[in-house]
Amino acid sequence: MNTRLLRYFLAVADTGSLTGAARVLFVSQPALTKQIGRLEAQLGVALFTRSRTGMVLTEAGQALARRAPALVDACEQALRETKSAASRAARVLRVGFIASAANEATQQIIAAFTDAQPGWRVDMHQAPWSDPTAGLADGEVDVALLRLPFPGQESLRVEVLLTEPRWVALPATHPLADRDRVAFRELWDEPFVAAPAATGPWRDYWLAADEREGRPVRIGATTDQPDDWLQAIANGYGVALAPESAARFYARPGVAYRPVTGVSPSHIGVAWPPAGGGDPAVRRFVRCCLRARTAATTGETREAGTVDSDELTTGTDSERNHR
Amino acid sequence: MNTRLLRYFLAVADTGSLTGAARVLFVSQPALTKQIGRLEAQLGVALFTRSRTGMVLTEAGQALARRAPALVDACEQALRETKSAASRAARVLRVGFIASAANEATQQIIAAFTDAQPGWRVDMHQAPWSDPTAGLADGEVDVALLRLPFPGQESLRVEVLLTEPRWVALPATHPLADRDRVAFRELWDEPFVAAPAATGPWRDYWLAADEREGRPVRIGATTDQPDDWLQAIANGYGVALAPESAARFYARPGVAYRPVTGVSPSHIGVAWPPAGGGDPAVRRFVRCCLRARTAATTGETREAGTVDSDELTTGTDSERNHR
DNA sequence: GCGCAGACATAACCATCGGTTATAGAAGCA
DNA sequence: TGCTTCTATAACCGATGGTTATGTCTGCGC
Repeated sequence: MNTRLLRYFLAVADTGSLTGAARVLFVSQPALTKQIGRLEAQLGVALFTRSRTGMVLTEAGQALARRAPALVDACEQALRETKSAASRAARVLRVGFIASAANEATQQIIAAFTDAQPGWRVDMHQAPWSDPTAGLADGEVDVALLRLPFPGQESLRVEVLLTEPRWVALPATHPLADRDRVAFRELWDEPFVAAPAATGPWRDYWLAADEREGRPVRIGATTDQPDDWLQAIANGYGVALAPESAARFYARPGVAYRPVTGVSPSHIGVAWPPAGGGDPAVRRFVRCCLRARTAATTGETREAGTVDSDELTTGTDSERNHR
Repeated sequence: MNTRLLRYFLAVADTGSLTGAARVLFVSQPALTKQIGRLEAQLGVALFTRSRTGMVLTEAGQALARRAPALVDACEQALRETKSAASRAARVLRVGFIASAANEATQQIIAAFTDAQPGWRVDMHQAPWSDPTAGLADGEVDVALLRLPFPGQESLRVEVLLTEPRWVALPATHPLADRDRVAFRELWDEPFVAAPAATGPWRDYWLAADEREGRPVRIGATTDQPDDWLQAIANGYGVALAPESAARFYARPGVAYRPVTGVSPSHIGVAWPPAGGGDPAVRRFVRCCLRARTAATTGETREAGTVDSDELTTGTDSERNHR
């Protein structure tokens, strides 16, 4: 028995159609036909009754459909645990992150962790936009530095570390690129460079879909990683919201970053699986993150008065913050 | 993920050796080497450390070894339930049996069941010796008529239906074939026709290994089904213990059945999975079995006085019982 | 020290599996 | 009738899972 077959089966059961399930699974319809046929042959049982309108579960199929999700989950959970045990045995903490991780605090967090946990190594795994949990959801990493909110956030432990305003990234030639600040409503009709559709709420968040007062979004391009994203913007395919820190971490000729008013700020958090709380290394890493937060926050609060006007003048943030 | 791989992995983990596990799994050692390698590659994790002396689990391997048995079981359980749901939906009760099932009571049981459960059909599945649970253990049947004791009996519900003495089946040319009765110790040095080694305690029971006072068993042949068994005995490869009813159900030229003293009797029982108690059809079938038991027992008790001497004269039992 | 035995790894080969594209059938619908 | 939309089938291809034969390393007995 094979979990792939079970996932195929569940997809067909859910969509009620081979053709539809094939689309969801990114395989061809004949492949699904064959695999479902094989599964039925293996079991010696008809799982679906075929009709022109689609595939409908038999009673046996319903029995399997009740069991299969738990099975698939249990398998994946076991594989996660195995990988996790391997990295723990090798004294490696796997940290997933998106784009610039926790910005300037990242170095500090990692340094604090390696101090606190001698003999351990940190493996940083950068994730594409298409995985907003940076591999945490599927157990590829033990802990992650993420942009909030992200899909699946409810089933993980999360602590907010940093908050920063969302700016807009524009083609340097864009008329708004000369402005000191941009009101979000001025961007409503602009084409946007978006994350892949599969990321759902995360994509919507970076399109600020909730803050458009119902105006539809124009998608100019879809990209899955920072370099593609910068390229798309520089090419003029569209604009995009980005954390203010992108101006420092992703400065690039042809791309301008400007403050935006009228959109909520972005949060960076540290996230870890509920079960990971038992792992001393994970706990220690989280503690290092929280210590960095207090440090950064007090720092930022102190700077806030002087920065606020500064930042709005644009341009030299990166020098100031890299001092 | 594939349960075959998990089973392979567990076999290697248990035996601590590829070569040994390959023997157990009836595959070649290179096949196992490749599969274990594939599993490790899929996980991106070393599960074993190789050494001259064999394979020893890494910490990751230990983590997987803890999880895997439950996974494999859960998968098999799900498949069992699916098949069971299919047969229930088709109003078919799958009944496994060994050799002559419940002897003359079988017909009566089935008739009573189909009366009590109108619209239902009974599918009888004869099993080879190599599966003393007649497919019950792996969910191929819903209920089974079995010879007791059998391996795995503890995890099933069992009710004894019939008890009959064990006789011996001999080549017709065997010196003891002329005797009215045989003492078991006279058979100690005879070669025996045995069930496959994989059946363990069941095979031992039919060799009466416990009643040899430590004398080793000589195995003349191993067979897996009634016809082979009869053939082996007729060919003179050995003798074998058999239920008295075999004289009626498996009478054959060249094979003689004689009563044996000094071995415990054989029991026939009805067995069903604990979960099957919830299935009305299974419950009904069991009830029919129990009703047949009381009928048969009273009948036998009444006949006992007249039969006892009769049976010891051998030979015509089959006529008498088929009247 | 030498050869042997035992255990894992590798090579070469073959059938089946899991996928593809192209196409056939059947049934609803304008 | 013809179009669309399902599922099923055919023909093909690379990867998988198995085989046998062989290599390589190591420990052991002499």
